[in-house]
Amino acid sequence: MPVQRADARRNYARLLAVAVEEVAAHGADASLEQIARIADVGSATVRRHFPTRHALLEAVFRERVGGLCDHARDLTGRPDSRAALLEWLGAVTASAATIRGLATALTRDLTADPGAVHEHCATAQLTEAGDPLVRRAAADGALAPGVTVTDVLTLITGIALATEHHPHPAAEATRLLGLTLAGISPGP
Amino acid sequence: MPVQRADARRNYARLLAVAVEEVAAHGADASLEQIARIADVGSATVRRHFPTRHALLEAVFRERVGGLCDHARDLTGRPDSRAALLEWLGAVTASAATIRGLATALTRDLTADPGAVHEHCATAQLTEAGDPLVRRAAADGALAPGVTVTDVLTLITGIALATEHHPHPAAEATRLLGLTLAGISPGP
DNA sequence: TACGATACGGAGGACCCCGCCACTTAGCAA
DNA sequence: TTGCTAAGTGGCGGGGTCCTCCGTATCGTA
Repeated sequence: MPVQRADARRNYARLLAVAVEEVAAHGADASLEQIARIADVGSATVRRHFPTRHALLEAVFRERVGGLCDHARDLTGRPDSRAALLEWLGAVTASAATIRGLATALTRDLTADPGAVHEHCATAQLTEAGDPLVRRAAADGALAPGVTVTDVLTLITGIALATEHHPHPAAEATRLLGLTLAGISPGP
Repeated sequence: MPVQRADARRNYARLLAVAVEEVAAHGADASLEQIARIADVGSATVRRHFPTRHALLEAVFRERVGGLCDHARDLTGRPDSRAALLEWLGAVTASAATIRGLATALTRDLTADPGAVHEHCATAQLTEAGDPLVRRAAADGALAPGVTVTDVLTLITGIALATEHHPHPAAEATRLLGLTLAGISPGP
């Protein structure tokens, strides 16, 4: 396809900026109509740039997710593989618990049928970026056997979802992450 | 207030039966309008019996939640407090992961402002019923220090939410519960 | 400048939640 | 049995969202 027209690019940028604010304010089910209104754009234009709500969320969180991925890559060199992993998981948890809608968006694409999941979807990116950290920690015996990146990401999004309406989501989520890491009932 | 009129009771029963099916089919955000239509009742009648969506979910899950509470009470006598707790947590997880909308309903009232939370809301019931099990296990040293009933319930609902769209929710949720209990990275 | 493809916005349909209000009907009392 | 009364009901209208279609304005180029 040929390059996008200038006005289209302009509108996209405006929409994305508005979407970021609206999602921050109202979470994953912010009104698309409202976003169109604020951006002073027809509602059809929103749908044109973001065919699904999920596509919009994906775009909204792209930067943040990218940041988390970079963080993971920065950590792969660390000597202490366990500490590196824990730091990353802490960062992911803090983001998921703080940024409204992010956890919802992540669960939604953990759910989507595997065929439709694109390489560049948020979960796929996080999975790919976090995989080395997890593997290395596992190899060093710092992880329970059988635990995958997907497992830890699922648990983290779960924690974020369950603490979404807590007075202090980030603090609570971090505490629960700690419990999950250490084990609630480590056994005999 | 005087006793409910007979037709009101009839309508309530019909509505509840329909609601159970609709929620099972469409999850926590089944259409109230649709429920009214199927029950052959005006939409205002639905709202009269269930002022909020949450009230309806509460009613829909009452039996199930009651069952889980009974289960907890049955287990309090068990000699092995850890095994008792684990059995109960397994049961709660299975229910939360299997019954559509239940996990959502539970998070919603973990969230609600404490003033509005009634004694008989689902979370409160589960908390109360599970508390003895948790305390006993904690006293026997079978639980990490500082873990409360609320913590385990929050983690379980989180797991249920995050696995809601998985091909085999119950199996996956149970597996993740296992990881959470044992600890993902039990440390040195 | 003129043209064709691209992108736009608004209208309209379908659905939903919600509050209001006039009407029906169950249940009590005479 | 017959009224009476208030609890209970249903439908309508308003406001909101999502989504699709189609005529039109705009951009980029020939």
